[in-house]
Amino acid sequence: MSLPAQSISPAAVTVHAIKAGCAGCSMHQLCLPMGLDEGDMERLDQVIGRRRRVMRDERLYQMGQPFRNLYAIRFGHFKTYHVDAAGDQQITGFQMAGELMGMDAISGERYQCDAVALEDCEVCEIPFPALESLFGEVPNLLRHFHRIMSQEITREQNVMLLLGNMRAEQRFAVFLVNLAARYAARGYSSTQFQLRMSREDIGNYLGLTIESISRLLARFKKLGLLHVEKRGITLLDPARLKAMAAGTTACSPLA
Amino acid sequence: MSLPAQSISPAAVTVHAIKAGCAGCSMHQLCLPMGLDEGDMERLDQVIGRRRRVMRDERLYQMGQPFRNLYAIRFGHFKTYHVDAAGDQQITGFQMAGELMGMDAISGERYQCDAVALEDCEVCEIPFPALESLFGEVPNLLRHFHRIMSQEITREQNVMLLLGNMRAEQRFAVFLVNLAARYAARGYSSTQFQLRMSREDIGNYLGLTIESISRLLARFKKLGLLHVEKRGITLLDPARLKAMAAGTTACSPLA
DNA sequence: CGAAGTATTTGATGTACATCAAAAGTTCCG
DNA sequence: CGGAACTTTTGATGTACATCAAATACTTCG
Repeated sequence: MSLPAQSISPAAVTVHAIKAGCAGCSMHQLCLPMGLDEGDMERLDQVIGRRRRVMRDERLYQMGQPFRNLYAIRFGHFKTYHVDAAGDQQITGFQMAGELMGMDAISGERYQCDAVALEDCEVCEIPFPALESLFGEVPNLLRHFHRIMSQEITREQNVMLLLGNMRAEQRFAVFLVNLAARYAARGYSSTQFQLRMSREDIGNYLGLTIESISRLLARFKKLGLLHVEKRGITLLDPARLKAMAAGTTACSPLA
Repeated sequence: MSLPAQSISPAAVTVHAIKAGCAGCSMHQLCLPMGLDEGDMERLDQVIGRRRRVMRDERLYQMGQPFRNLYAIRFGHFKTYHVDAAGDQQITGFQMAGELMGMDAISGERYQCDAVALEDCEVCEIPFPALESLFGEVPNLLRHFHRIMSQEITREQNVMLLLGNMRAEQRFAVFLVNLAARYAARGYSSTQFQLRMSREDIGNYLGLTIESISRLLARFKKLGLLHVEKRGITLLDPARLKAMAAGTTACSPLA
């Protein structure tokens, strides 16, 4: 059975592309082009719009705005969140390089959530109508696009699992293991990384309070699972963390 | 701002098709064909596979099975659920006539959850490769398919909102208002309907226990919001229920 | 640098909902 | 029909996590 880490985790495909690729190369190396040949690649390039820088805390798009583009992240991290009628937000995901944002806007032709940069970022605009017109000509591109959307559905189902069934400790373990896997897939260390989001954002995403996150970090530290230095995380016992994420281990009794 | 009810709710498009259509007509009237002309319709028909009856409690597909078909529900209700490593399930949705199941299986080429009939149902198998091959020829079909997938992403985001942010009372109100809206869209009463799923299933879906659901029903009854008769529900004050679902009303203080 | 603002930690207390338990109501089938 | 097996309700108790509160970092920038 797959670990929650893997299932919540992102586009394996994206990931392949990145692994195979380089850091500074043009956008088409990232999200969409799995298995395209040279010619197709070129056509995709012509469709992909301008690059755009997004500063920390800047909003890439906002709920209700008319949908024109998908956005592929070139570098940097984003968060996306919904705001409900009562005004409180729920973060629906954290996105990193190579991932695609805005797919929830296709159906209503308006963005359904806000996307905010957690640090200075660069994205590629992908005008959706142009992309659509390419689908007829490049079946591989279409197939890959469907995989990405499907994967997003699966990711969200796994978050539902997390929010509906898991206790705080397991949620947080899943979160960390998932991050680790995504960094590993990108060629970064899976045991040492910086949290790009605040404790508050983590809490919001996991359906917990900032205080709970803080206490969980303290607990995990005491259990020898990790080392924390501000937003820097070092995973000291990934195996045990994975076991916690999988729900294999019972909840640590106070410890 | 849209009510949670609307946002969690299903394919508006599906719904249009159903509204415009009839009950006993062939599958192509249901999920996919929004805005197709006669000729396209015929082509779609040739792609759509056999009908299949699914008895109550029977599994339509199971996690891990190789993905071959999407399924469009002709009549009856389904539930879909994930099972995690520890063995407990999380219901990810309840599906009804006109809705499409299996989109989460596209990316991994295996079904990511189980689909079980809540009553005797009939579905249409839609072999995905055949559907894919049609996309190139019928752009409207493709566009509509993207809308449906996108809508599923949005629906799930709204469940995340529900599980992450809302208290029990609001969750349950959202659940009822959402059901009401979906029945209304299908031409059924939005104030009187049968719950097709057990209290336990509702609880599981909403991240609550069966006891909590039972108490919520009792509470809502006492508040004059609804009438319950076994699984039959009559909404007596839809407006107030919607307000609760939207989070406009504060939590009822014991009452 | 140093003050003001923000993010994080830590502790004390509260509560919404879970869990446990048992009764009452339904459905299933021989 | 009638008893077994579920399902649902209702009540008593427990607990994981929220909330409140205040101290301690860390960051920002005049």
